[in-house]
Amino acid sequence: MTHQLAVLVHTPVHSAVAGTLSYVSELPLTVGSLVRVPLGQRELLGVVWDAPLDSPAASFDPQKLRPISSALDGIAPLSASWRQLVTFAAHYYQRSVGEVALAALPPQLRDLSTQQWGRRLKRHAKAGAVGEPALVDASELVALSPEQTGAIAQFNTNSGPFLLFGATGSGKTEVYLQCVEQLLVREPDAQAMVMVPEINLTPQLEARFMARFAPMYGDGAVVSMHSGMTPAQRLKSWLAAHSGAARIVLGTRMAIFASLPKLKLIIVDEEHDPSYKSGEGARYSARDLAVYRGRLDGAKVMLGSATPSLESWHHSRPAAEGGRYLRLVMPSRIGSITALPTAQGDTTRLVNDAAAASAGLPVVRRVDMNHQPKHCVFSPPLLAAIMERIARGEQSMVFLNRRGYAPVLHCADCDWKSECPHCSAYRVFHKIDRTLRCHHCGYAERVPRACPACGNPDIAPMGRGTERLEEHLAELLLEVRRPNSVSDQWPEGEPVRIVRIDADSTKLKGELQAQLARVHSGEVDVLVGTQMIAKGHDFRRITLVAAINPDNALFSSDFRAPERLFSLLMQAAGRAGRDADISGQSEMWVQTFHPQHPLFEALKRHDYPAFAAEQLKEREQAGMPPFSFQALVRAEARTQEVAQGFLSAASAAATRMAQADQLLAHLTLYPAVPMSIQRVANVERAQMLIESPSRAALQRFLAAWQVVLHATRKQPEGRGLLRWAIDVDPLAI
DNA sequence: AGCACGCCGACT
DNA sequence: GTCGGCGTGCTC
Repeated sequence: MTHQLAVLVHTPVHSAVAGTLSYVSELPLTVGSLVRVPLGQRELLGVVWDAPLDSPAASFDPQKLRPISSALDGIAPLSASWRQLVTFAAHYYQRSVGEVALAALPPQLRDLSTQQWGRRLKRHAKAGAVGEPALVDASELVALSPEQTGAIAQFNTNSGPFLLFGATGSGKTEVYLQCVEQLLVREPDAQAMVMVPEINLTPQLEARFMARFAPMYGDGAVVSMHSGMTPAQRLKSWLAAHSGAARIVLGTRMAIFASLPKLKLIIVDEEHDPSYKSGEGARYSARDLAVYRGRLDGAKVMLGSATPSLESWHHSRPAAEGGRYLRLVMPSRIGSITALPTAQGDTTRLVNDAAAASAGLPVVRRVDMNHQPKHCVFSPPLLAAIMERIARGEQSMVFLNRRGYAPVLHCADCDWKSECPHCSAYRVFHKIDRTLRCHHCGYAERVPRACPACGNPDIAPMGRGTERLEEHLAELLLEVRRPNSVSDQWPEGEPVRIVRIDADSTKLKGELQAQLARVHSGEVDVLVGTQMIAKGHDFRRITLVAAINPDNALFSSDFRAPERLFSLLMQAAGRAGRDADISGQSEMWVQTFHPQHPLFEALKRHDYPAFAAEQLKEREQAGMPPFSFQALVRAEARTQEVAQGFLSAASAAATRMAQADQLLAHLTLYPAVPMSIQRVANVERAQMLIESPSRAALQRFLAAWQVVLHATRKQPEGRGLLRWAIDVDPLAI
């Protein structure tokens, strides 16, 4: 008796083999089983699916069906809810189900041959069953703040989703730990997932969860999932989660697709972080999928941030106004002199410096650069403040969101600039290795001795990046000496020590940890860096944080730029003085030509709610997210004409679709335009925005239009097109 | 997406 | 004479 199976393999949306493929098998196989199947000359990993998806499968001659090669036994079938998650994500982000499903599985599962898999199974069986959970009472008493206690109590008595709105240092991680702990104690087989935006942040989170839970549940109870792991590690973690042996899964956005049969809690830390949005393949938002998955699996979802995304903030407005998330508020830093009253709506406003200091938050100082010496990088008062910190044996952090020495090299004689020959961007001058490097395509050359255009030897850097900032600061502090008795460890009377941390200084493995260790040990007086240092890492001794030049984002064409800037500055401010005994005196400095800008006004008061309210008002008036829904179609070709022509043709064809009137009634299709960086690595890029006040209308349109886009590619207008892709809910426009 | 087959330029 | 460019077509 042979059984016919619908099998999902890794194939793109419109490649004649989209949807499921049909195979035959001697044995009946449960839906969700993993199999290996022949496809053409290859053998691929596949997942047995419920029913044939809408595909040409129906028309395929049943006599020609090939048998599956093998089934991966010893591995439980993927659950219905996992399959539903994958199906939803594929539809929502306009990709094929096969692509999303197979990309969600660990790569080694795809690569291992049947024999290798068999060997691995045997090895694993021999390793034997995991021991019983030790009955250790590890519930060491952690003193919780009243705010933490309140948040946990609300979490326990409501179903969520929750938005944990907690200031940096208010103890969000402890809340996560408590919620996870209570869940695991209450339900002996429940699993929890905790997501962080970046790989860099997983080690410290892992350490914290290991310390708390390994004594109770064993080392194997906590696993990580991120792209920095080896294929073997990834497979191991995935299997542990899939079998239920792992109780806690920590990971980056990819973890949202992990198979966790007993998932009961999903925590998304720093939920506003753009890293949760995938930039390739299915451009999914792991944060948004977390909310969907929570509903699907009956798991509670908690999003946490000190500066939530405006989307999540809007969703957490009072239920009476239509909010769907429950907002949990923790405005004060742990160990601050007085905790602020919580709850009662948005009572998180700090009216003055005294209030900020009492909540343990740094005082924000704006330096009006209009009243400072022309072209100075460090205003005299900021420099004085840094020197004061050095004299006191405290650390400062200087923050500039631009790496390299100078963003462009310039010839004053002929106006030559260091343009990248392959991109519409300037190559950045890196003094350290004397190169001009394009940050978009990676093209690098030695710095020319003279202007390549006119021979003038006097070419000069324009603007500044972290390298130059570090150099400049070193010159300014040349005469300064470290005070006596800073610490026993580091000699007195020595020159000031500056360390720079950015993507360039931490390229080598382990270098970031090493440099952070130098800061923690007190060896370093001033830390210079990009946004890398603003995120996550705890610096206990820093009492001054300075943003050198944050004004660019105030007037960006990207409507989300202010949101990102505010979040970044709040996070940077959060680096200052996390130790309770010094937090009262710590300061956040902002150098700006627009000190009265509402963004900085709100920052000064640590008043995210006020900032969010104003931004949301603007967005509502302009009909922008979260009051509308967007999708972007991007096209790449050798020439801008082809890229734009393809989009224009597809746009025109949309009006000729069946039910066009109905679909287009609630939509705005904007004209195709070049992307802000028009050319990268000699490829011209264009994009087109589609907007609708209705998410459902946008979805219906995209599903129908996708067919048109594929057809357009076959038309003369699609000639020469290299790639195109739909980005639903894009973050950058 | 892979991977084949297939037809035109610069190298051993 | 071959190696190799990427255009077109097929995969249950």
